[in-house]
Amino acid sequence: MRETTTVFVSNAFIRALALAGRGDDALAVCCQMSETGLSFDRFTYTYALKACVVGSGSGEMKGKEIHGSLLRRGFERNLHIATTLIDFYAKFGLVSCAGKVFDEMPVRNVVSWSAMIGCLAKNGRPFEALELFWEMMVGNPDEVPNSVTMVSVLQACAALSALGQGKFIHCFVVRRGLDSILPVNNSLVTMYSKCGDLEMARRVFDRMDRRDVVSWNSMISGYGVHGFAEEAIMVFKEMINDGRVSPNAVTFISLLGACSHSGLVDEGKRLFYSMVPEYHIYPSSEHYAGLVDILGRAGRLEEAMKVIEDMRIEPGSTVWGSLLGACRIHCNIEFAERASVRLFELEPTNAGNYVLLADIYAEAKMWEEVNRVKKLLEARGLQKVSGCSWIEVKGKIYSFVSVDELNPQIEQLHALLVKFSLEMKEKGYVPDTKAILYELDEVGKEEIVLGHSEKLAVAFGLINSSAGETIRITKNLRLCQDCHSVTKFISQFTNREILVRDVNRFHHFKNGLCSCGDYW
DNA sequence: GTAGGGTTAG
Repeated sequence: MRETTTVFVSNAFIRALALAGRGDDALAVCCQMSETGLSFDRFTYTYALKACVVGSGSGEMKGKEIHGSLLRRGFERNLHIATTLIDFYAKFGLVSCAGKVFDEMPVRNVVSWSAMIGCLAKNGRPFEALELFWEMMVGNPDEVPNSVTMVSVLQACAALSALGQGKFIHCFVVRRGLDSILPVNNSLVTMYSKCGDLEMARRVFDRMDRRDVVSWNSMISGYGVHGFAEEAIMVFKEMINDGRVSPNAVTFISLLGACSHSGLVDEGKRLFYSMVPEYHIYPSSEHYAGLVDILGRAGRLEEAMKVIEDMRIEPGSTVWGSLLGACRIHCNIEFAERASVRLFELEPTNAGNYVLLADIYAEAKMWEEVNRVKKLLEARGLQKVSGCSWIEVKGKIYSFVSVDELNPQIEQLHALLVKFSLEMKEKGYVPDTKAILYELDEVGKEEIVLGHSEKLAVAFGLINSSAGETIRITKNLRLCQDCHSVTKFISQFTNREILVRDVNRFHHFKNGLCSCGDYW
């Protein structure tokens, strides 16, 4: 056979295996090609890179080797290959490698731009994703963004809680006639719900002429994170009655999350135990984590532990993480230690677990243990993730870190917060400084909690918005106890609605109360 | 004769 024919056949084989999810087998065929002296062509490279993504283990290393090989043969400038490379690096979270390929491309089109925007959006760099989108729009009038581009851009807006930008993109989507495309609408539902506008999410959802399982799941999880478990379950029932789409594993993860945020213990248990008999969906570690979360938050730690012990699969880090989170709420040392032992084995570099355990010890005033955990954290070269909050004002994002000395408005924000603090103390408020894990006098600790990023963002929101406008804030961590009570007070004192999205859920503060019912 | 980017959860 001629070599071109042989390469063609091998390509087809590699492609088929990669498409079937058998990346390792596909790569084995690649190796055979090399051994028999057949050289890759431009098609082989794209299929081989795809195989690295769907393979089991060493895909990252194999892909880098493939990159080296195609580089030596001058294929990196090929549009399709470069785009595939960007996507390969994106899937392994190697943003700077993807960026390097993108920057060095001699020619780009809408697909390569979208691949890079998607890479940033999915790897925790939503701000840069939007920047790149605008660069594409402004600097490259010939490249018209399409529905795929819009999905990634909407994802970035959702991650940032950038409602203003999201609405702008929504208008753009309508003007371009992309509003009948299913994934675009699904992304709109998620964008509006993550930006805190649940009504608009529902409106988009209701107007969709076709819905797939992602549409339903998006709406269910939207209600769930906003603390409306009953509505989430109603949407689920609508989905079942409609009958055109079957629920999947994600549906139940969303439902269990919804029950957990609202404290619906019995309903959550009922849903969990209906999965296999009614829907033939076998619970994964994430589902067990959901159930453990529901029971744990409700203070039923023994029952949660029993669920873990009786699991039919090996409990993953999410399960132990749920238990540890519950131990923090209910200050249970014994189970916290059991969960930590497993978590430190399963994910030794997750700083959050060490911090949670230290918080639990601190709450119990077990300072020696607090120091022991802190030393462990340091010994492993890890750092506590620092708190960060942000707010969108007139389409621009303003972000704050705790005790934000570099912020130009810090004096003004601080003065406003001190004023609130004094008023609150007259009404019996005592600052909650338990979250501070190092020794400091009480005055110093109060100063620090008053400088928490979330409070700075609230103060900024109050100064830069008009009465009647809802203040929308996003935070990268769980809301601390003190910020929660202070925000409740501010909502009453200023007669303003404040919406805070923390890392897990939304809190609607109004008239001195929070929608989470102080249960989060 | 074969090619590239997309939505839900955690």
